[in-house]
Amino acid sequence: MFQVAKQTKVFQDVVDQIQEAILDGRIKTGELLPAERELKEMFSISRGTLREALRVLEHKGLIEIKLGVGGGSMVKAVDTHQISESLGLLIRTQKVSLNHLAEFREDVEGIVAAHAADRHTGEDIQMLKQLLETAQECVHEGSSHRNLFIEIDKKIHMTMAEITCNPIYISVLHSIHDNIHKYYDRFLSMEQPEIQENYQDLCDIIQAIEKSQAERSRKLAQNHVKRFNRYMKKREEQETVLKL
Amino acid sequence: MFQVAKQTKVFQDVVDQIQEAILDGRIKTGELLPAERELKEMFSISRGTLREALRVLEHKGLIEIKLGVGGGSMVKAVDTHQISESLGLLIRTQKVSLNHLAEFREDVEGIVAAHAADRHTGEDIQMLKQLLETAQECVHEGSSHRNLFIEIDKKIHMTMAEITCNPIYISVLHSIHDNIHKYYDRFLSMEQPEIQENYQDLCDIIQAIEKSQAERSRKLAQNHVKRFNRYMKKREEQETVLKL
DNA sequence: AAAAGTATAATGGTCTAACCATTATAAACT
DNA sequence: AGTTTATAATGGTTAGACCATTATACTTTT
Repeated sequence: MFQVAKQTKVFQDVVDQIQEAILDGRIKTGELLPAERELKEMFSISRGTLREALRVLEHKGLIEIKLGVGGGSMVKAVDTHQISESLGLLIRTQKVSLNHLAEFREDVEGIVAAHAADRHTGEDIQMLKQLLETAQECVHEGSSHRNLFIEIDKKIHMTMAEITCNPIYISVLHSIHDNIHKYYDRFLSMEQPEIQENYQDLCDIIQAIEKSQAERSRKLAQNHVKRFNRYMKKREEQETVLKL
Repeated sequence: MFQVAKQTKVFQDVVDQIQEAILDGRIKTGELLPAERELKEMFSISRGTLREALRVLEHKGLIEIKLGVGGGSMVKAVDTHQISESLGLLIRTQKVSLNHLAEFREDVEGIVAAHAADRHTGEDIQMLKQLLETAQECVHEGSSHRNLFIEIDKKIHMTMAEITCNPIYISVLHSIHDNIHKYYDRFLSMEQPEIQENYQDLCDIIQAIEKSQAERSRKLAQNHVKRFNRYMKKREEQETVLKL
């Protein structure tokens, strides 16, 4: 019947007011909010309370606070950083296992590859092939370039996400990579043969995308990620055995 | 070569320390942090600085702050609220459109249905069929029960997510629903025929799941969501026309 | 004139110490 | 036994001061 009554907390009211001003476009990206000592007068509150509000806005990704002369609270363009962080927290706290994360990644990478097959431009393919070349160099250099190869691999996947033109995929894939990379150092063993295998995977995927074969791209991308996950599980099991 | 040097900001250090304590399980869900006046002594900082840190932790969804005797900062179970909020911000700042969200939902619901087809138990099917019965009643009652039908629809989808046994799908689907429901009120027109159509969709999906037809389940779920999205786009266009 | 160093002032960051507001619990009063 | 009232613990807020950082303007040196 009724709405929840107005927040009694002063700082929350300030958060809401500033947030609305930003979202309504009354303050634009790149602009500075008034200095704290001015703002506190405008709201008729103490500086401490104001700062609690600014902290929250900063954490929401709406403003960026800088020190010194010319510093202050600058309105920021919202990006996917908060989602990644929140998803990361959820994964660390909600008993999300490596298997859960790996499965999710297989599915998402598959979809991303399929959409990329449908929507790529010539430029996109060119960029992917350029990344492939760099990856190939790593293969020849052998296991010493393992970390570089992993980095290129990640870039190729992120590029495919960008080809989808859907920011949600970019953000979600970003979160997955952020969180799965924590496992790589512990579990991912990759020597020359594995790197070679993976390089071939990437070649096949990009070829399928270039030919606009959506379903084939999806399958290939899924299997590629599955291979990664198999490496990790194998290593995980080995560690378990060693502990016994 | 080197790591980024330690944070100079005191409050950030406090945020990190408390967060790690929570994530490591040194403080468990439901437990209370020491009172502010104690904590401030433990960290050797002022209360204002401590409170900035607590505000951030609260916004991260890690603690909940309550007033009065027996109140304080209680460690909370992280849920999907923060993700939904961040996604909501992205949508409001035009970084994500209804189309982006709709496409993502189609894909995710498809995957969820496919996994559900592979993993369901007898109990799962029973629960889904029970929800179907309630939905059927709404169909007969007609458009007056539109909101109830939408609610049941959501419950059926969430149940399928739970059948996957992968908490990531549950969280992601939750966030999608949270945000897409804001559009329903504005754009979703559903009269008896549409409700009837959607009810039939749900029957088909659940039947496919019961028969463990993963690929068919995926396609059906995708098309079901596509239908919802079509309704909304149609209504959106009508509104645009009216404005001219 | 150019470069380097230095002072200035604006801005956020932190501290101290007090008081206000809320609320569970215990005490006092029917 | 039930109701009311005081108590004290806790977060919420205020005020005013000082510290730390940094862009800018100024001064000095080369």
